[in-house]
Amino acid sequence: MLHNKMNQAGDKKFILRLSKYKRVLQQFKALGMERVFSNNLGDAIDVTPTTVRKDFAELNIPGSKRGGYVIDEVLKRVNELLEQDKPKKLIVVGCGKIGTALLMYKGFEQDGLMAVAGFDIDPKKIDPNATIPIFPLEELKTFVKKNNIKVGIISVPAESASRVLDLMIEAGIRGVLNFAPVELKYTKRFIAKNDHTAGCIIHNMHISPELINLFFLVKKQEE
Amino acid sequence: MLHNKMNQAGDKKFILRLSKYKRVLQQFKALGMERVFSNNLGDAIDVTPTTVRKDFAELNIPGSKRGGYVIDEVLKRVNELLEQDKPKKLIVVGCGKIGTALLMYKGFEQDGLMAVAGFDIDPKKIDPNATIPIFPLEELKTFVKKNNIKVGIISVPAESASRVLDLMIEAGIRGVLNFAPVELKYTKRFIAKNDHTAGCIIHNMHISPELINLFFLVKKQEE
DNA sequence: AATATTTTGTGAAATGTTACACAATAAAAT
DNA sequence: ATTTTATTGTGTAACATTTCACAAAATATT
Ligand SMILES: NC(=O)c1ccc[n+]([C@@H]2O[C@H](COP(=O)([O-])OP(=O)(O)OC[C@H]3O[C@@H](n4cnc5c(N)ncnc54)[C@H](O)[C@@H]3O)[C@@H](O)[C@H]2O)c1
Ligand SMILES: NC(=O)c1ccc[n+]([C@@H]2O[C@H](COP(=O)([O-])OP(=O)(O)OC[C@H]3O[C@@H](n4cnc5c(N)ncnc54)[C@H](O)[C@@H]3O)[C@@H](O)[C@H]2O)c1
Repeated sequence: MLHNKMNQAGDKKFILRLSKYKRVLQQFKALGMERVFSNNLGDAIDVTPTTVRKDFAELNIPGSKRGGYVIDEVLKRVNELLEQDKPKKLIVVGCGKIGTALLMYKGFEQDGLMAVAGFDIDPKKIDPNATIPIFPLEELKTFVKKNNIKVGIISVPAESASRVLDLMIEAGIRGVLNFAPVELKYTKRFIAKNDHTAGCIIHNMHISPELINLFFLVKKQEE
Repeated sequence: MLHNKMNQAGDKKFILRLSKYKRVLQQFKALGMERVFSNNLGDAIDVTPTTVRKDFAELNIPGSKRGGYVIDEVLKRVNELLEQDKPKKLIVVGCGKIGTALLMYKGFEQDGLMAVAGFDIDPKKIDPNATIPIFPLEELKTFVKKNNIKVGIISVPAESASRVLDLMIEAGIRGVLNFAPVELKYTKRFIAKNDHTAGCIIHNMHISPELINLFFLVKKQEE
């Protein structure tokens, strides 16, 4: 289906761009547009037009030499690849400030995402009857297996993150977005005996380093 | 000071790694360690030992051939470069769910960061007497100039993001971390007449695309 | 119908990043 | 003292990604 781009890591950046194209194209479409040029799109997601064309070539999306790309065609192909049609169910472990913000985030829907449950160890946080229920951590495994959840967010304090990750993987989670300020990664340590567990992909979302980076760059630009 | 690494963009990834080294080294130090090896550090922040050594070479941090690197020396040099000593003051514009989580985030302190004020247009959010005060948006410019703030977070709805960015830049903000699901970027449009405004560096933190990416990778791994 | 213009599509070059491989050497062991 | 071992430091290679440059083709203009 996809050739060279799809290497070991699955080419994170490429997929990231696809989901950005998608969002922008939906907006363009809502504005009544039917076609786009690589430079419009490039401007919108901040890459060069060549990158856009290369990406589309990768996806076998044909453009016409002076009419650009048909938005619907691109969206169709992108959705196909991202399987954006079915809602992508995810859970949130650690329903504190940032966990709750994510759990309740209205914007997920537009991106085909759906937070279906939260988990916490603090009894005060538990609320199984809320629109998006919050369960005690003990029920994680059952819930994940029963509902066939594959992706989850970690928003617990740093010191619990690694332990929570183990639990999640054991429960069957295969993709994790981590907000705790530790570099989580998948290791096989805990599946010594019964190794039918597949790997788990972990992406770390670190906010402080991003800010520190900004301060650095700003400083540098000033000098 | 730094040579080749410091190209146009200031090498985002390199600086990102530095702030991760810092965090990990602080932890190691707290554990009583005095020295580290490139492979320990590499494991901790998930890069190869070679990358660590190359980074340290870049910073002129000497290691000893069998004793590794002295943690204090590394920290000193890293802090020097990041100017990590003085607290980095930032503001948050848009004090909704995610904005408030950030504004109140305790963890910033450990990273030398300090959220000093929030801004919002909703009168209900305003609270100038809180520990971390929230002011009406109109006061942004005065506050930023008076307190010499250079970095800010955008956590307003997507449709306001671009407008808010303009305001922030006009006020004097030079670095922005954007959580709204639009690809913000610096353009000169609004400084047509009076062009003493320096540029503004904008980093976009997009959560949905990261999750979509995870779903994609998980799916791909399963097949 | 002829010409000019715009935009795609892509090979090749440039750039940037990470990893390999190994000599140099400091520390430890014998 | 000598040998072994572990680890840094780095030139080079491998890989990945982005950009350049331009031919090809579709549309627009004259
Ligand atoms: N708040 C922010 O803006 C922000 C920014 C960057 C990073 N982070 C990181 O995100 C994480 C959460 O931050 P927060 O501000 O929401 O903290 P918080 O204290 O508000 O929330 C943490 C939640 O996790 C729960 N919890 C603790 N241990 C748990 C466990 N083992 N299993 C399940 N739940 C558990 C707690 O009961 C609490 O509800 C932290 O690691 C923090 O460093 C937060
Ligand atoms: N909540 C999440 O987990 C999450 C996740 C990803 C992205 N985001 C994005 O972050 C942004 C904020 O999300 P949220 O969930 O906190 O929304 P929210 O509605 O809770 O908060 C938005 C806040 O911005 C304020 N605001 C609106 N216009 C403003 C303006 N012009 N100037 C100043 N303040 C203004 C509102 O009064 C409100 O307090 C949105 O763009 C959202 O898409 C949120």
